[in-house]
Amino acid sequence: MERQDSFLIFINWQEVQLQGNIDQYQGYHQFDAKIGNMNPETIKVACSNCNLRELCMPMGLSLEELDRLDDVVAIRRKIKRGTTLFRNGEKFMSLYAIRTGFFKTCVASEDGRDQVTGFQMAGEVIGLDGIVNDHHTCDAVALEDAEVCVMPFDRIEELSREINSLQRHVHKIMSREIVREHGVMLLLGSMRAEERLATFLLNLVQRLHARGFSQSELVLRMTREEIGSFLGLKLETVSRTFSKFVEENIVEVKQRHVRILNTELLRDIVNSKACI
Amino acid sequence: MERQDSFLIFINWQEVQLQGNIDQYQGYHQFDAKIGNMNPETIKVACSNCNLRELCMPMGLSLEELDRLDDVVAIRRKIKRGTTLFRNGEKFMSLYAIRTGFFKTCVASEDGRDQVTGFQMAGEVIGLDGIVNDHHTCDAVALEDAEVCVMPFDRIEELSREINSLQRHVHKIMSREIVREHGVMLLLGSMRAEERLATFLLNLVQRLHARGFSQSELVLRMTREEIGSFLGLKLETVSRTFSKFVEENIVEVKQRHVRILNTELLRDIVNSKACI
DNA sequence: CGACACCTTGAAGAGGTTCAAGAAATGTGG
DNA sequence: CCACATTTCTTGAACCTCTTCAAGGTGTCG
Repeated sequence: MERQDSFLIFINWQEVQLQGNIDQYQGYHQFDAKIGNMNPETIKVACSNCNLRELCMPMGLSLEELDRLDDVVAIRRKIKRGTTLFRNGEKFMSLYAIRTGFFKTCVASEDGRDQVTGFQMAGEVIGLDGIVNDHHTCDAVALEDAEVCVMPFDRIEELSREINSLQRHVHKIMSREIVREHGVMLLLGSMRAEERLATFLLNLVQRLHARGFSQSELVLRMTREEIGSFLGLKLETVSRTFSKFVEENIVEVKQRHVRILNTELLRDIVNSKACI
Repeated sequence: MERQDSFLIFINWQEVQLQGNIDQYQGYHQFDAKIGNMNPETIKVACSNCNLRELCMPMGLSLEELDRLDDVVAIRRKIKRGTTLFRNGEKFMSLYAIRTGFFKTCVASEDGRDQVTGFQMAGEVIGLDGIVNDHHTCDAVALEDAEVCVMPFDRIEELSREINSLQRHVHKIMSREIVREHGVMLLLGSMRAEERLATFLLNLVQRLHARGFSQSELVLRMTREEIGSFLGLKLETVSRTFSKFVEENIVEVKQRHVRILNTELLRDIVNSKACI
């Protein structure tokens, strides 16, 4: 399998542009084999020839700038399924660009309440919560074996002082997260169970599609309980709502395998308030 | 009334430090008179002698850096109650530091659903949502006559390339907003009505206290409906929950005037899950 | 193959919403 | 400055959605 630098992906909450051939990016783990294993835990790598570069790094860099970017991503780190990349309270040092795998982030209140604040996949950046107080305020848990690029934040700041497009990019990543969370607040604050689950499925499949996966099929990496936590519902309600969608021939569900049979109907459910 | 630069306020979601005397900052509008009115709409000003500087700008700047900072805040702008500072879809140009007044920000979905995403007061910065797509994705509405410092974002980026502490500050402001929204997601996703309202009141009064207002008394600048939208409740539920708090002698409520009689009980309500 | 985690489904119950009516405050114009 | 219109707030009663509790089923992994 060859790496092709011809594919460019711009990820947007609302809008997805696909250019070039990304068919070869179809599995989460296939890159790992190519890296070799000088060190089982951490591997020195370069952004400049990474297929995901266009997802997590700014475009239009000069060769010289790209070269300097390679210094930012000092190392990679592998995270086994079920373990944490970082944890609430830990010192903040780096942002992490997900290379492979799937994460959830969750916050907890003092009294043990738990809230999944998001699910993150390849090309997305996590750790932004740690900047403000120099320690992380949420947990990042790998929902499958994963690999991340470790980007020490002081290096990012240093370099983004010199490379304007990197600076702008960092700002955009943070702003995008703010806007994403606005969307979640809208969901949690005003939607009913079916609308929440429909929104969730459409969002997941859209992001997966932007990464070369199917528009209609997906494998959930999280449990019903984790979905429920994210959507502000109990796991039973999530399960029941899935069943209802199945009955209405909107989706097929076999455990964590979901096939969307009717995207339009899902969209209608999300926008149901408009009909009233 | 003299301006005193001796008061320093660090605002934190969890933690508030107060240093020095801030008693003189007791009214929203009192500064206006001093500015004069060369122009009713926009007034040229300087950060370097602004009382709110420590709230919205980084600390420990040299005199020369402070001087350059004055160039960032090109102008001020007054916003009449009920009008918008910016609106969903408008081109993003600037961040705004609130000088006086009180705002709400809200997002709307295509189908006309509405969600208040936050309430902002003096010293807080709004507009961060606009960075990612170069246009705003929410409305900012003044809930009382307000004045903001307009900070053109390209100027901020330019200057934060040269002043490290400003760069760090901008990052912190964005990260703080992300963490704040995590808290709101926790609230919306896992709390019951009483817990939500209690959390809301404690948060408001804490922020007001950090600005020199009472620890126990506050005037709500928003309607029950706006509170409800923010908390994911209907206005009737907000009203009923207020009434319940009154019955239990936790607060006194006269329309928008609220006096907290028992902060501990409010805290207990928030942490009620711990008792189970 | 058995233990464990995860998922589904049912029935009862609680919390919040909806609809409705009236009261209180606020703003407006004469 | 008062009267009227409008907005905002409160409260009640019926209803509905989601939760809770419970039991059984399915899948997975050592």
